[in-house]
Amino acid sequence: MPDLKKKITIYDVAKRANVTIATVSRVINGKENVSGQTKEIVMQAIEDLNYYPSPIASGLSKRKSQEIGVLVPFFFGEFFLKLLDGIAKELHDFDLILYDAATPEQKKKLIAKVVGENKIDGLVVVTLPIRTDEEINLRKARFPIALIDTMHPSYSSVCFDNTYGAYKAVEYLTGLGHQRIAIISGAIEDPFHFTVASERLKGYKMGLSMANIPINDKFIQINDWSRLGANVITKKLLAMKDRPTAIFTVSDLQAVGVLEAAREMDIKVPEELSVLGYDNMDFSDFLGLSTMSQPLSIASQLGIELLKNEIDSGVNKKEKIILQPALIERATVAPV
Amino acid sequence: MPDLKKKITIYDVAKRANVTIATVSRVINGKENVSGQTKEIVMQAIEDLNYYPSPIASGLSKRKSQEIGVLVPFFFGEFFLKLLDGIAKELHDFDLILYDAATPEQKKKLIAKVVGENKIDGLVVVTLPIRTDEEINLRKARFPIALIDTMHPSYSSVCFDNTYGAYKAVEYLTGLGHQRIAIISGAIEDPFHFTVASERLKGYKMGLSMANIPINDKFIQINDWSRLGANVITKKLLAMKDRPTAIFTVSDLQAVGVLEAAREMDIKVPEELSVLGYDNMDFSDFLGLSTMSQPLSIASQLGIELLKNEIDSGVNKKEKIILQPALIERATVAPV
DNA sequence: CTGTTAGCGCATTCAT
DNA sequence: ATGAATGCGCTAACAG
Repeated sequence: MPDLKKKITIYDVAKRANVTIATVSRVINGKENVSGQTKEIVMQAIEDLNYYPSPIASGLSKRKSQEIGVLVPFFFGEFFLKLLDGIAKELHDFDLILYDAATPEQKKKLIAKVVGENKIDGLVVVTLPIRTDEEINLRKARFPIALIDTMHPSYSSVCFDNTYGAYKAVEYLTGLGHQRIAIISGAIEDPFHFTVASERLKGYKMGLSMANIPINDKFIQINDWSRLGANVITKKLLAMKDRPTAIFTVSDLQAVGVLEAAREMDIKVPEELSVLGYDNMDFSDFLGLSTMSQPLSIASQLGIELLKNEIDSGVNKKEKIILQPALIERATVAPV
Repeated sequence: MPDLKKKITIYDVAKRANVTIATVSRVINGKENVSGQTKEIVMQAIEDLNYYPSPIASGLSKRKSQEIGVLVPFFFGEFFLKLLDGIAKELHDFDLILYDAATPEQKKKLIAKVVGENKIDGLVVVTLPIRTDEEINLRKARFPIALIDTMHPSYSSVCFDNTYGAYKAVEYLTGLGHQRIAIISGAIEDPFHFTVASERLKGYKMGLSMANIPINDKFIQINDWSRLGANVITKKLLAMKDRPTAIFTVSDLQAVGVLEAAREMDIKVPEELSVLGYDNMDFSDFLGLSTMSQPLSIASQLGIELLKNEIDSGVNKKEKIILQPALIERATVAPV
C-alpha cells in the first residue's frame, strides 16, 4: 500500500513524463523553450499526480517565497479589518503573512527579524510610524517596503490627509454658522507615536483660523480615544456657561460618547448640539452620525500596487499618494 | 565596500567562530551537545554578524516552516477580527499566514493548494464547514488541522453551542412572561452552508416547546442577516393583529434593524417590545442591546492549543470542545 | 564534543 | 529542445 501522504516531488513528475526535472521545472515556470508536445505530457503528469511544487524548495532556489508580510500595530477594529481585507484581495498569488506588533518593542523585534530572515518578498507596514532606529534596520532589507496610512521619506506610501480632513470637518461646521466648536482629540502621546491625533488637531485649528474664529483652549480636549472618555469630557464641555454648539471628535467611537452624554443631559442633537465624528464606522450609519470617511479599500489597493511594482521593477520610487477623506452628512449636524 | 545587503549565512558565522556549520546549527537549534565555551563564541559571532537563520533553508531541511495557516471565509467584521486577534496572540514563534476564502470555489482551491504545497506546519479552519470532497483532500494533509467555530468528525475543534445559546435566549424571554416570541433568523441556505442559522433556529424552537408555547410559523422569519432585512420584517411582524411581544434575532446587526423599525413605528422598547440579539458586538454595548455573548478569545486560545498539541505530539485526538454563550442583560428586554 | 557529508526539492547554468 | 550537474542555506546522521 502506497503512502498517500508522501510528498510528490518534481522527480516523480519527471519520471512519469519521461523527461528530466529540468524540463518539468521549465513547464512549471512557464519557460518558452519547451516543445508543445512534451509540455502537454508534463502537464498531464502533473495533473495525474496532483503535483504541487514545494514553495519552500522553490523559494530556496529562486530566493523568492511568494509571501508578502503585513505589519500591523494590533487589531484595532474595523479600520484595520477593512484595510487588511483590501490587501488580501489584491495579493493574488502571494501568500499573506500577518505580523502583529502589539507593542513598540514587539514591533522593533519583528522588524529586525523580518529583515534578518529575509523570507518575504515584500513588506507593507500599516499605520505604524517608522522610527529612526527601525529605519536603520529596514534599510538592510533585501525586499521592497510600502507604507499604508503612515509615511516615511525612504519608502512609497499611501496615506490619508488627516489635517485636511479635520479642516474640512470644521469648515463644514463653521459654514453652518457654528462659532463655538470644541474638539475631542485622542492622546497625542502614545507608545507607538501615532500622528493622527495631532494632524487632526492641526486641521481643526486651521479650520477655525480660516473662519476667523479665535482658538479657545477650553474647547480643545484630549482623551484616550474612548467612548467613555469622550462622554466624561462632553459633560464638562456642556456644563460650561458658553458651551459649544458643536463638538468634533477625532473618531466615531468618541462621537458616540458625546451622543450619550448629550442624551444624558437632555441636550438635543442636532438641534442644540451638532456632533461630527471621524472614520465612518459601520455603526455610524445606523446611529445617523455625521462623519468623515476615508477610502480604505482604495488605500490598500494602491498600497499593494506600489509594493508589487517595486517587487517587479526592483526600483524604489518613493511615491507618495495622499487620499482625501470625504464628508458624510447624516443626522447629527445642523445649522446653529 | 562590502554589500550590506548580502545574506549572512551559517558559513559566515562558522568561519568567524572557527567552527563548522554543524556546530553553529547545533547552537541555533539549542542542542545539548555543545561545550559552553564554543557555544558562547558562536552566539557572539551570531550577534556580531546579526545573523538570522534562513527559515526557508531551515524549512526545507527540517520539513517545517514555522508557519501556521488560518483559513477564514471572508472578512466579516468583529467576530472574525476577535478570533483572529486571539489566534495571533497565541502563535508565538509561528508565523501566521492568512488564507482568505472569499467564495466556496476559492475555499476548495485553497484547500487543495495548501494541502498540496505542504508548506505550513498546521492549519486552523475558522467558521467554514468542511464538505466531504474537501475532507478527502484534507485527509492527505501532512500537517495537523484544527477547527474553530465549525466541526467535523475527523478533526479537533472548538465550537460555540448555538442551539443551546438560542435556547437560553428564548428561555430568558419566556421566563419574563413572553408568549408571543418571534425569531428573525439568517438565511439557512448560503453558499458556504453555514450551520449557525439553523442551529439557532433549532434552539428557539426548543425554548418554546420547553415553555409549552406552540410554534407559530408566522413568527419564524428568515432573512439575509442584514439590518435592513430585519427592519422590513419587523414592520410586518409588528403590524400583525397579535403582534409579538418579543423579537429574538440571530445577530446583533439584525437586532439593530428591529430597534429601528420599532422606533419608526413608535413602539417603545422594551416597554412594548423586547429585543434580544446575538453576538454581543461592540456597538451593542452602547446601544444597550441585550444579547448573547460568545467567548471568542477563549475559543481561539483553545483552538491553537489543540493545534499545537497535535503538532508536537503528532497525534490527532479529535477533541471536541463546546463553549457556552452567555446572556448579556442590558436595556432592550423587559417583562411583558 | 565537533567535523564531514549527504540530502531537503527545486532552479539554473552549461552542454548537447 | 532537453539533459546533467551545481548550488540555494540549513539539518541530521554518521564518524571520530
